[in-house]
Amino acid sequence: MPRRKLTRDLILGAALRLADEDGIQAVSMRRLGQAMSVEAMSLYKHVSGKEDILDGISDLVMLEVEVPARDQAWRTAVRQSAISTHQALLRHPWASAVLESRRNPGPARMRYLDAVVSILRDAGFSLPDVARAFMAVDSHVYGFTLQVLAWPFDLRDAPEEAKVLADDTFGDAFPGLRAMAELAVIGPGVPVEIEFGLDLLLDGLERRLASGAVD
Amino acid sequence: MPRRKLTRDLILGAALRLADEDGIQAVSMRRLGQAMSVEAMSLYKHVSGKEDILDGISDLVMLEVEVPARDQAWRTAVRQSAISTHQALLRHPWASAVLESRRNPGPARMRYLDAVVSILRDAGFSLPDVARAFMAVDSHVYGFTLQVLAWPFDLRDAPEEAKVLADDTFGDAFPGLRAMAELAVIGPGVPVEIEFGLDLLLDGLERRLASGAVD
DNA sequence: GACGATACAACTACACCGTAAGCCTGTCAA
DNA sequence: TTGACAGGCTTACGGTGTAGTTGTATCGTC
Repeated sequence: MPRRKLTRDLILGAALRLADEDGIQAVSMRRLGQAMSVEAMSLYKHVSGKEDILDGISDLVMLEVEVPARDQAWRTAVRQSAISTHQALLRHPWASAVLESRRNPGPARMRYLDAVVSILRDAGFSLPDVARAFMAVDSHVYGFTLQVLAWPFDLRDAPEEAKVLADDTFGDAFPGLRAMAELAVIGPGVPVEIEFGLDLLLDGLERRLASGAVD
Repeated sequence: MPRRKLTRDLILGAALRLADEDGIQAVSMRRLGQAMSVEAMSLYKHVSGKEDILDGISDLVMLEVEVPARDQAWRTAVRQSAISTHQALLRHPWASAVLESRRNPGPARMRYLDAVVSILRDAGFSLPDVARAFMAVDSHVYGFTLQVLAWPFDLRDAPEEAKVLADDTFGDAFPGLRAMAELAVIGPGVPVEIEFGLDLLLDGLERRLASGAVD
């Protein structure tokens, strides 16, 4: 029987799979150990604790977002990487919440942050504006993704069922909301894509850059 | 000794206080019971479980945001209530994370949602655009607040200490990031306010409304 | 005032959680 | 062959949410 069954990478890989398949609440030391045919406490030889694991798998997700090349136009670069982040977060529905609760960005996230910041600097944004722009775009990506994931209507359900759900939820007390819910559910799908708000932000940033605003 | 020590409202109030004072992780049935001089299981007569409590205190927070009057200009109304939401979330640092993970909005949130939706409808936005606008603004508020709360640098620390922290965190590997961190920490405070991204979004929405874009 | 109904708090118990401390054993260098 | 040690195992502790059951204070009725 081979001795080295465990590695930090193996553990993180298994944890990521577990989170994707059974949800983040399934990632417990015991269950993770079980998935690797090992006792829970054995994991502690390779990992400092559960926090470490959460940090690790979060960064694995961030590893999936494309880091923009430095010579790209800033608008394309920011737009592209924002969308890429959004998609990575959608692939791992647990990740947005975990990432936002983590205080220390891992190496993959740092690499990404640094790339975007550099591109914005090169484009001529002031340092404060880089901070603002980044914060605004990132807020939109995380907030939007979280909201999409928390959306109470499962779009894969039958439209009929969904209409009833909207009715039940909003009743007659909130007519505006009900109309919106029905639109979102019954129509050709949610007409809300992340690009909408993202482009509003990028438009604004572009105008700000052109107008040469200073702080 | 009076018998009715417990009420749903009393429980939610105590839970809210507990969350504010000792953090959301302190809100456990046992500890909450202890705070009310009652056994944990007694709470279940008035509350269906912990989920119910989290839903309840989240909605208490939403109760704090000002609901815009229907006759206000849409831009003022949206801007005002977004900022008000942001401030309410800052007063209860645990709330953003909890709210975003909750699937069923409570009555207070519904009331707020409905008010904003109605105002946007009245202003002439199409139904899909209302959905998009709302999603964009809300995403920004939640995402921004979450990021501010997760900001690793405690701004109340001494600037000197903070500079060292920034150095340690980013080293020489991420020069752009370090510059940003130092700016954020050492300068006259973070130059990033929620109004920046918010106004970019509102500008964009205003132009979209003026141009009479249709779907 | 007495009594039965009812509401509600307490208790016990179960299955989980993260992890500290110590043990045991397979592996490998000397 | 021996000894060190890396690394997986065991046990234990204090926590979690909550199902099920038991005890009791209060109230409506007579």
